[in-house]
Amino acid sequence: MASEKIIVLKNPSLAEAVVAIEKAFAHRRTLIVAGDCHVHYAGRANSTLENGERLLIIKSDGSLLVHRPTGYEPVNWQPSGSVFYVEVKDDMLEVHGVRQKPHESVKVTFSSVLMVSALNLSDSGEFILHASEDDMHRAILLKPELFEAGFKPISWEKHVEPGFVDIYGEDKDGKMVIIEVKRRTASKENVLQLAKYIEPIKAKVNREVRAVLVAPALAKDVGTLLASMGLEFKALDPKDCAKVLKKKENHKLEKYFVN
Amino acid sequence: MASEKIIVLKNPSLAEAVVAIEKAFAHRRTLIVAGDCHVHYAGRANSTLENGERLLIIKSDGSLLVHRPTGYEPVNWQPSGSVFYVEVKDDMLEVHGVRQKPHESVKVTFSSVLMVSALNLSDSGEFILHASEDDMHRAILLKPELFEAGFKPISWEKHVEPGFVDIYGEDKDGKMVIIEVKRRTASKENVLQLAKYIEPIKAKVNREVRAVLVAPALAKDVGTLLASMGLEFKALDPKDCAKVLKKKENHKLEKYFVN
DNA sequence: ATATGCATGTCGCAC
DNA sequence: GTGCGACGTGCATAT
Repeated sequence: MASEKIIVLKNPSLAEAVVAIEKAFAHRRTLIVAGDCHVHYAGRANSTLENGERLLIIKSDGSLLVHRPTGYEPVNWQPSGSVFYVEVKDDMLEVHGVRQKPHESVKVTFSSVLMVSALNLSDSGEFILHASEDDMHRAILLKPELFEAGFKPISWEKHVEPGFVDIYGEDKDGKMVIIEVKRRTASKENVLQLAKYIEPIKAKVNREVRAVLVAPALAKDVGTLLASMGLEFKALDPKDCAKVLKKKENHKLEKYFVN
Repeated sequence: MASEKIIVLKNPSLAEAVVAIEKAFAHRRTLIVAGDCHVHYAGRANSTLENGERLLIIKSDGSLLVHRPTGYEPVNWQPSGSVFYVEVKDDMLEVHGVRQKPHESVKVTFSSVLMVSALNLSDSGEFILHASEDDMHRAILLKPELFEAGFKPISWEKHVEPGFVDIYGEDKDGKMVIIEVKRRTASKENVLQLAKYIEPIKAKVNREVRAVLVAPALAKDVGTLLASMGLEFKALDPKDCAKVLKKKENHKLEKYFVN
């Protein structure tokens, strides 16, 4: 029945499978197909995957995943918003998924099907993630001593050519401070990025500017590069920032600063 | 039986589910559990996901995925190499996944299980992807006129502080050319990346250097930035590069160039 | 709609 | 092991 919460077919014929898949599409079920298949993808790039046993998952929002029996990442996929159809052709079960913008298509061709499952999943649970780079920004703005005693934030996410400065403010001596925040070990790339940003600022503002990279750590050989460019580093762990935010329940920044 | 290719339980009790899951772990099956659950993650960041119906997938290489009924991406996950165990606690079925380096853990707590499936998947099919940035490199090296008439590639992936140059060579006038290749519309970042690479080269080599960004297109306002830094742009589509490579079956670069 | 930058990014490859 | 850059990156946000 279409209203069932779960439909599972074990070792169905291709004809049986195609009916179950069409029903899953019609009733917007979460579809799982396991079986021997090959896959073709054409779009921004092209790919082929020779025969083997995989999972095909198609969700009701139009996302598609092909998972091999190993690996975190899908070998082929289609983001949500794709449209699908299924057909039997030359004794094979073909599942087609197409999306526009960019135009891309995935075709999964099953020679045999181990299992078809159509699930009616209901999920409205809230997802909350802590310790992002944004959390680090907020923590520094709310508790500037996390960065440095006497630091006074002035603004954040400020647009300056050629990009954005994460946070800027003044230190205890009134010196201008530009802060670039990274939630992971900072790399050479990050140092160069910061260097690029401060050059135009130094040129524009006619006073001393401190540029500080804030991150949990510095990549191995980056310290000397950083120093040679006149930049500073301040160690700060995203987890410690998350703790600060937990204490202060409401952390709407608009209340504290004018951007 | 443990040797079965597929085991599927529909609406199992938690006790039945836990037995099936343990068997799946023991026999290195691809495991799918559908049911009402909440999820906690702690590691580089932290997250909580309140109750709802999802798919839990655990592969035999130790990767874990929690998929909501919408979205291409898993809401929680663990890359391959994690280790798992399952237990019933307080009338809930808990699946724990832990990895080291970095230390991270995911706990999926089911209050009810809709389906448990353990699949013995066999997959050795080859996966081939065309039209990568690497394909573009190879195409230019094999058919330099794709870049420019008279271009003579000399080397590629050459290490120069502070990074790598994709391709370098000489143009028809013997002028040195540095090429940075991108498979997508080139952004401001890409321009800055190229700029930072050529600066030290210009300083070192005591002759004129052309720096060219090769990509299918340039982002809107990047053209002026590019020009102001004395860089060039050459439009090239990764798909056209892929075509060149298909014509020449064997494209081992070692035969043509010394790196 | 396009551009820009973050991500629990993951992954592969070179050192 | 660490660093570094690509990825069919996806994704949200700001313009």
